Amino acid sequence: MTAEPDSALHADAAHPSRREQILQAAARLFAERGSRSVGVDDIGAAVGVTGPAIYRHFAGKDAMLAEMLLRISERLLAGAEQVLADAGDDPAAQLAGLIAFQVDFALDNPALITVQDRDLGALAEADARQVRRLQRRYVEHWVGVLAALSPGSSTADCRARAHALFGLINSTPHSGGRLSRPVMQARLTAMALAAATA
Amino acid sequence: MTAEPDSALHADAAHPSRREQILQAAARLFAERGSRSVGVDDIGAAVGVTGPAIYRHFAGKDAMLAEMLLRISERLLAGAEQVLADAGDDPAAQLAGLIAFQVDFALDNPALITVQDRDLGALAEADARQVRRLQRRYVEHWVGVLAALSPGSSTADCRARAHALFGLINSTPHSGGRLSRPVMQARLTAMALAAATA
DNA sequence: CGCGGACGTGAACCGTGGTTAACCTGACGA
DNA sequence: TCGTCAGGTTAACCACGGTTCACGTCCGCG
Repeated sequence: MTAEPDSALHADAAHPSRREQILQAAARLFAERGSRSVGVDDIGAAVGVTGPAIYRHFAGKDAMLAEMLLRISERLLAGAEQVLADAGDDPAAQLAGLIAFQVDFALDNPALITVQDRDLGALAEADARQVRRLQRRYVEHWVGVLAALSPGSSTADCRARAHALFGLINSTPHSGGRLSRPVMQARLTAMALAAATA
Repeated sequence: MTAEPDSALHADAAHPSRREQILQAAARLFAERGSRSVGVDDIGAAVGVTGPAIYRHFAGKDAMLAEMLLRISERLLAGAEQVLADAGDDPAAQLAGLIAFQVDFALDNPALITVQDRDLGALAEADARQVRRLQRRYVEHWVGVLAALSPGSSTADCRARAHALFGLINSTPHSGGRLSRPVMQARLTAMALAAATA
């Protein structure tokens, strides 16, 4: 409580605004129990306020979930496009970049990974459609790279392979985390690379 | 209504009792929307009865979920032990057997796979503990085989690798299923083998 | 026959939880 | 100093959904 939240515009990592605190706490709780099992009172308590205080910052519980999932999808898509731009025209380098990016994201944000693929169905249809559109674009970037690396494969085949790689990399939240981060990072990267070129 | 997928719950596939019909319909609905989002009325409607009729067959909604998850865990564990017994003492053959078994199960029962790792948290603590015990024994069989194949690896490392392989193989429900079953089977098997020996 | 048990139904009960309402406070800026 | 506004609080409202109840029906079996 010592530091002033002063301007609430920036997402300062050291002193996040109350709104950001709520989103982060909600993400953690949603990941642990599922969005339907978490009450607004729980979310409020996690940041030291009562339940209804949430409504000063969000239109409702579903709006929180929608913003959460939209942000995740946007960050992933933007990250992938940045990676592809940086990697030049070499498909092998692009694949390595995408894998490294996804591994980093999954290790840094296990809760978001969990929520993203568990609670998409809890969104209103309009929001769900928009999230799926972003996810689809993200997947298609992977599909393009995989197709460039294996000209004989169909698009559907590449898509299945991409989903399998996501499953592999996103297994992090289930792995208990008894391994140090660099070791885990190396393991997942190696396995994903081996699986991708199988 | 013949030859339904996710038949692992059936005691009698030809003429499933009403009780089995309910379990199967519930599994499908739980996988689609999450157990908290599907009502007893929905489950009843899926088998042509009203909601309260469920209570002639189950103590309640949570009892249905508990039985569902217990059966899945038991079936997986029994299958793994059968595979290991059949494969003899060759770790490579054992790994191939485990992978083939998990791939088959995931392709045959996508709904059960989804429910198992999404709705475990919705169980009462006593039931959850029992399911986790079974799951742990299943995982440990994989860990043992992986450890035998790579003597330099720690147990924690082998466990992380096992979870990554599960994530890869269990990606099936997310892959839309636009690929024929034998093609998908071959793809997942090849990727899992490559990732396991990375 | 007629009785009992298996199986269903519609109506009612009621706890849970999202949302709203009414009110309070402390920090400014004019 | 006062008005305003951001941000909280408690109490109340209300819909939803799991569960129970009282009752009906269809059989198989003595």
